[in-house]
Amino acid sequence: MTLAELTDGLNPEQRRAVATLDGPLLILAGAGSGKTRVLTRRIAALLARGTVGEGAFAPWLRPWNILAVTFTNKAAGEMRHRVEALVGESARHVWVSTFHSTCVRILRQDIEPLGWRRDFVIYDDDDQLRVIKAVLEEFKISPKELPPAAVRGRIDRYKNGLSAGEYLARSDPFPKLLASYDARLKKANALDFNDLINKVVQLWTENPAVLTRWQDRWRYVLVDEYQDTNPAQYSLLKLLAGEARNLAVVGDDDQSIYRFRGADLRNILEFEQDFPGAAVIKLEQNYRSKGNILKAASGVVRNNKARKDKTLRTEAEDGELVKLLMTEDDAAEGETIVNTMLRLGRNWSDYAVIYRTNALSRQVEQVLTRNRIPYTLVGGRKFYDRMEVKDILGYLRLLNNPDDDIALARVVNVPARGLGDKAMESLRAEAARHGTNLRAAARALGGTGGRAGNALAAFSLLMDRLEGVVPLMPLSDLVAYVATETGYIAMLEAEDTDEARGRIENIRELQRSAAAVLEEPDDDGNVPEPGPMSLRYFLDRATLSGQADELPDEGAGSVTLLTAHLAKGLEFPVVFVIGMVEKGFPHARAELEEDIEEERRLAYVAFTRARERLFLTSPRRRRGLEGWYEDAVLSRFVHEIPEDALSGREPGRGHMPAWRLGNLTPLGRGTPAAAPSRPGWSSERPAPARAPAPTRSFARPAGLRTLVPENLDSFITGAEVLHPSLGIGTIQTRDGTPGNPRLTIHFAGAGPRTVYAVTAALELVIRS
DNA sequence: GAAAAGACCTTTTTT
DNA sequence: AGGTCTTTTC
Repeated sequence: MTLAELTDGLNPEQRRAVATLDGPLLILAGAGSGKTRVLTRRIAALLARGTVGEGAFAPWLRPWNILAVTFTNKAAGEMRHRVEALVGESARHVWVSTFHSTCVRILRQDIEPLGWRRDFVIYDDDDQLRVIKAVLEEFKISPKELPPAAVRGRIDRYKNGLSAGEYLARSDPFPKLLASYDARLKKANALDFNDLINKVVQLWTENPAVLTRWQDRWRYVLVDEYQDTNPAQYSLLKLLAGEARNLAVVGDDDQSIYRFRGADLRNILEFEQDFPGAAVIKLEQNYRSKGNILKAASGVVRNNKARKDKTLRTEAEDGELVKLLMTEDDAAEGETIVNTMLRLGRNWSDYAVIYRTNALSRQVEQVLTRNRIPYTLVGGRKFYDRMEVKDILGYLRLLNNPDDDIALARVVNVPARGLGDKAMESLRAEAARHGTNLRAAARALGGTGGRAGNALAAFSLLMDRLEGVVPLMPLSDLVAYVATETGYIAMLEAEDTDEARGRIENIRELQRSAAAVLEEPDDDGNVPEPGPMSLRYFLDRATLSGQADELPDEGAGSVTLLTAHLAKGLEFPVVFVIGMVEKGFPHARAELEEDIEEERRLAYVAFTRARERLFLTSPRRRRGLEGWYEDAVLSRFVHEIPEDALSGREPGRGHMPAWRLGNLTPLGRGTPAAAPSRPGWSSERPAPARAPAPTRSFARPAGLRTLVPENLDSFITGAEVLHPSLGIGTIQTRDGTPGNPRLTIHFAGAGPRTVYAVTAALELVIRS
């Protein structure tokens, strides 16, 4: 294929991006500007230039000299696929992969100078937590005063190079915790996610000869989603690019949404300083969305300060206005969405529902289920995170690496083998005494007789037997063999519940994905042989697979539900963004100006997923932290949408209700103040159109007026309340703490009961 | 040692 | 409200 053919049908900027092959290049690609198209054609253009004849390549630009890095396996797979479709066979040798997989590949070959063995294992965040818990125990710090998740956050920040300015108090235990954490990983021959990147940087920095070898292999480097790179990834790219500087990065500063994970916007904003003489190309022509959608999204993101100036333009017509749908409460958002979908009457797969936090998916799911609308929930609990899958993988990990103490601790008593805390304690003591791993300790104690001794002997024998089988079996058979021989399947069968049957099914699914490993070539085109190699390859994949990798197939015929983060890079004809309220989107934890700007970029990403129609929903009130309703305030991002692109917003006001619950306090003593009568408020919410809400077992008396106070102080002695299942009652006593009052209530139907106001979902009855 | 009941914490986003 | 981890009970 010639360059002319490859740039056919592209606009001038795209053409330039495809044809600029040497030296540093920054492509600023706005949402929907044909970024992937440009990237794939650019790879094809490199291949074309390196081809000197049928299957013959110039020695300075062979297919395997090209590296393309993405953030998700899904994106990598798609790009590989598209390049292959474009140029055929020779694309197979181009290395298209994620940052993490690429680093695993490098380290599998070259990690030894750093003191790890080449068969190292990768610890995911769950493993991290287990290690941290052990560390905290070592230093006698209770997880209450120092939550393991907080330690993990700090370790991650440190490893991402973000904690340089962090104040270290003299008494701060963090350095010793980190040291112990790292020592434990090293002992288990393990690396965590951040190590994968950092160790490559360290390796290359300390061993220039190794770096030169990789620079020689990858002479042309392309990076997708460059705005999401963190400092470690930046260092890695800078090293790899070396003096040749054939580094092309594609990104959009307006779509940088991974600051919390260490992404540094400066990487893209300062690319030109970092690589002097870099060519910069802006792709500002949007081919995805109708005009009004673009107007809305641009209007929002324009309010950010930290951004490169740019304006997306489109030749598409304006289309329908972006529509704001106000609903009574968050439960009604789902109903409204479904009604709108039914009214539009399109294919289910045309619709996507996008939300800020995973928790919001639930209510939408409920309504979809009730209406028998097929949907696919992306993310949430990913497949490899499921307990039974992790258990079986735990056995496989232990077979792969006897030093993996975390894996042993996970599986040693699943199914139950009489090896509880006591046994684990002596196991750890034995291991510490001889400086061995738990696996060896189990073998040693297995000869000592006694209850635990016999159980350990049996476990050791089992593991020995499984180990012997590893080289003999194809991977999928091994998975099945492990699941059966360990008694895991029998344990689930004995449970005889739907849940257990589902778990068995998941293990079968794991087996199927293991079978696929044997058919699928890896990045270098090799199909792994049965035995330890394929096992390790399989475990790597299981650990590195992410949530974005399990997107629904196009033809699935179902509505897609996903977070704004997972939606990046995708597009749908009709998009609903739900929960457009302050403290929801933007999220409550976004306080700093930089945080808000990131939220704004996230909103921009969410909006620009839509091709034809964009709906925003916003509840007037929503459930607060403990089941309480609180007033919701329309998201500032909705206010930032230009008025001529939006319909549904009442001019002049937000959507604050005419009277606010907050005005009720302070209440007089004795009986609750009478609330202004106002139909359509909490008491007269229309019942759901179809099935009655299953949670409420008490039939609410018709015409009863209640309100949900935002303040627990409203529940005073003598007040009349409505409980969701116990009905109407009067508060007799109130004690407990001010923040967590305990009430005894005399219910008309159920008699006296004691409840905590925080959790009981009580409403105040209003008698006027 | 395992099942049942209870405290407790959670919710930001993820390779 | 709901799930997870911890404590209690058999």
